[in-house]
Amino acid sequence: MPELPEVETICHDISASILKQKITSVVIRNFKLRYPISKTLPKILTGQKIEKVSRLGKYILLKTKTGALIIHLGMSGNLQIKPRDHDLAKHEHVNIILANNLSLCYHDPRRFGAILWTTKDSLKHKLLQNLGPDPLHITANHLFERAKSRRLPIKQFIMNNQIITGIGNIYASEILFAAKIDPLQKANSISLNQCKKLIKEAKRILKLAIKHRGTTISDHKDGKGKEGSFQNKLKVYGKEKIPCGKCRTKLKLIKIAGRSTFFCPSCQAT
DNA sequence: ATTTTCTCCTGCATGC
DNA sequence: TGCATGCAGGAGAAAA
Repeated sequence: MPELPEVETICHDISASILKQKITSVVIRNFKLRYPISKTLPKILTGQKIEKVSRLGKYILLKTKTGALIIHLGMSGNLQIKPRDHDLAKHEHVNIILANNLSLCYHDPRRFGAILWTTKDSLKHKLLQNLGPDPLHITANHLFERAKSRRLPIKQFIMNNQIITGIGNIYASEILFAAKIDPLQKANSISLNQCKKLIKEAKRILKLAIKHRGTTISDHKDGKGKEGSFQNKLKVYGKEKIPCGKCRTKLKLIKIAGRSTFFCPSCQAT
C-alpha cells in the first residue's frame, strides 16, 4: 500500500483543494473499515473548516478547530479530489464534501484503512503516540540505539512504525539493497556505520520516490487519480531471478515475517 | 519485553 | 467458464 512517498504525494495533492475549506456534508457508504467509522462523524465534521493538512508516518491528519481527522490508507486505500457530482467508483466508502463543490473521496477496496476522529491533541491519540521518527528526519544514532536490544531481521525492524515510520515492504527492500545490508541481518548486529548508510539511502530513495509521485504497482493513485512512476526505478522489488544491476547475480525472493523480500545475495552478503 | 502468528477484506493471477 | 488456491503495498491484537 501507500508507504511514505505515496502518502506524502496524496497529502500534497489534496491540500490545495481542501485547505481553509468548510465541510458542507459527509457521506459514508460503508462504515466497516479496520475500525468502524463513528456514526456521528458527519455531524461532527459538517460546518467545520479544515485548517491544516499534515502527514505523520503513513497517517494523514486533517485538523479543524476542535480536533483532527486521522486517516490511514491501509493496503489499498487512496484519497482523491473529485467534483461534487462525480460518478461513484466502486469501493468509494466516504465523501467529504466541501464548500468549493469539490469532494474528498476515500476509496479502499480491501478496507484495511481507518478514519478516526479525535478531539485530543492528535499526537496523543493511541495510534499516533508511540510512532517513531520520520525517516526524513531520524538520526543514525537514534536508530542504532533502538536496534541494540532487538534481534529480529533488520528488514522487519525498519518496517516497525514504532521504530521508524513510513517504510513499508517495497521501500524496505529497496533501501537495504542500496545500503548493501542483508535483510536477514539481526538488528542488534547492525553497526553505527551501517545505520548511517541505511538512513542516508532511506532519505535519498524516499525523496526520489516522492519526486516520482510514488510507486504504482497495482493500486496507488495520487490525489488526482493519476499513477506514480517510481515503479520504473525499482532495483529489486518484484525482480526475483533478474540479474542484479550492480553485479549481475540473480536477485532472490525470500519471505521475512511472511512478507516478500527481494535482495541481491552477493551485494548484500553479511 | 520481544517476537511470531493471526486477522481484517477484495481483487487478481494461476492452475486444474 | 468455473472453481479453488495463494498472494498483494499495513499493522494492531493475540499468542508464544
